[in-house]
Amino acid sequence: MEVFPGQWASFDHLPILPNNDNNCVIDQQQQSSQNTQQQDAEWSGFLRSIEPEHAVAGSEFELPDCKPNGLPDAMATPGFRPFPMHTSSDSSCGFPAFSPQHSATQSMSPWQVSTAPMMTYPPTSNPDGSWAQHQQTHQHSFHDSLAQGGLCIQVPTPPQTAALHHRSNLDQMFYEGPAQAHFNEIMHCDDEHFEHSAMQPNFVDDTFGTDGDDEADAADPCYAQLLYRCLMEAPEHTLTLKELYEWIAQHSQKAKDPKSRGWQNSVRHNLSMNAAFEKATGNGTKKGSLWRLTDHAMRDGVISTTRYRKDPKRKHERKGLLALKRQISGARGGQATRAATRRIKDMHQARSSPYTSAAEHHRRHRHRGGYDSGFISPMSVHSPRPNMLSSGPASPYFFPLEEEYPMQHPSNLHTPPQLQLRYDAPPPKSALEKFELQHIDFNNRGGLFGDTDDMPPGTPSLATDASFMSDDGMQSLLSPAMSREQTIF
DNA sequence: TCCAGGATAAACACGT
DNA sequence: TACGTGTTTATCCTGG
Repeated sequence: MEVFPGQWASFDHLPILPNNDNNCVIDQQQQSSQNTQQQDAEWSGFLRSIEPEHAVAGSEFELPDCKPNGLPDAMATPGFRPFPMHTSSDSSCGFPAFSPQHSATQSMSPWQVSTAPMMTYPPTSNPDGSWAQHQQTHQHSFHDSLAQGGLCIQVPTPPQTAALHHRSNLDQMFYEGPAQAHFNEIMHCDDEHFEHSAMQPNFVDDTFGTDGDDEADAADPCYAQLLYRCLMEAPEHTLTLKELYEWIAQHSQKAKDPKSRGWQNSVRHNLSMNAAFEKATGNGTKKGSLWRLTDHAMRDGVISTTRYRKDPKRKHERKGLLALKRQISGARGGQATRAATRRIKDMHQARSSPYTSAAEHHRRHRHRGGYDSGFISPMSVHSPRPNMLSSGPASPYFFPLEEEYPMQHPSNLHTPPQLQLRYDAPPPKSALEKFELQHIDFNNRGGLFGDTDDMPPGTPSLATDASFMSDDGMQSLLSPAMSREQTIF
């Protein structure tokens, strides 16, 4: 496990400490010298991983802040947990200070433990939230801690880099569990750029925001990771969209140009498309604009937004008419975008080819198959030939009519008739209402799109991949071969 | 060269 | 009407 200065790191599997039933002295009669050497090597490696400068045989090393894994029940809430900050020089902090006095020839334990006040295990908390301290021998409590769950250690920040750090609420919180390691990965996703990375916790880089900082740009984490980190720090892992904007503007290079709104679009895109994030509703005035980290994400971290995953928990949101309308509108927007892009290409093509008009170019390509072989924009105003039908659907959203795409077609066989829709023109409002009333059975187990248990793999539907993820009935279809992307959650 | 991941642009509907 | 928000799709770029 790699750890970094200023970071809390959880060590669930620390090297074995010397036997200390009574004290911290190695019983040489019970342990072979080989074992001792192995322990020494393990501890040297461990120390080197958290403090290279002091991981030298014979040198003094003091573990700064450490605590047993496991928390008082009162603090055992998911996500961040309050944890008192201490300095390594504060002997009353309740954490053990280790002084490895290593000697290969020493018959006594290289690990001498002082007798400062120390927290018991399991730890208990005072009413004011502080950690209860008890006068106990270090070695007993510390060793028990190791036996029962390892330690969490704050790696010391070297003086030369300490100035680059400032303290935020992250320092007042402690996130524990498997996600901690992932969180650390996120925070330091690129080791090579760590020193200049905005992902470094509480990192303040004096080059931040300067022009031409290519290295910082290169280390700028992706939106999903930024959002993840932002929400991890947030109270209840929930923030408004505006707060997310502000945080990213502060902590990322992506919002270099405050006038540009493109990055905000990307933020919204990521929030919508990544299953690690969910809308938080029912929060009074902020309703509708709150975003929250899902439990899955808190536990397992965040993965690529391009996987277009959606948490099945959001299914209920998509069951509403509003969600359906949004989905349809989004699809139409996307398709219109595609048509617009093609028009632009057509224009360029027309300009470059004096003999071929854009319309003719489109007609030629329409019959050739391939990328834009058949799509007819749902928005007729965007389509050069709105009434021309194609040889095959380019989008799962749009299906040919039966006369052109008979039921014998393998895909059509599995497509419920009510889903064989096509927009040659934008459906009038009345048509949309009709569609909603007549074709959506919200009581069906399959959700919005009917009982999907009857729909075998590969069946096109009005739903996108993201919507598949929101559909219980489609969960069975989430094999790699059946979905464009696999859902990990 | 191909593919996956990430970023970005664009479009749309809805709400305020 | 303007703007913010949420959703979706397409495309470009980059690195493996």
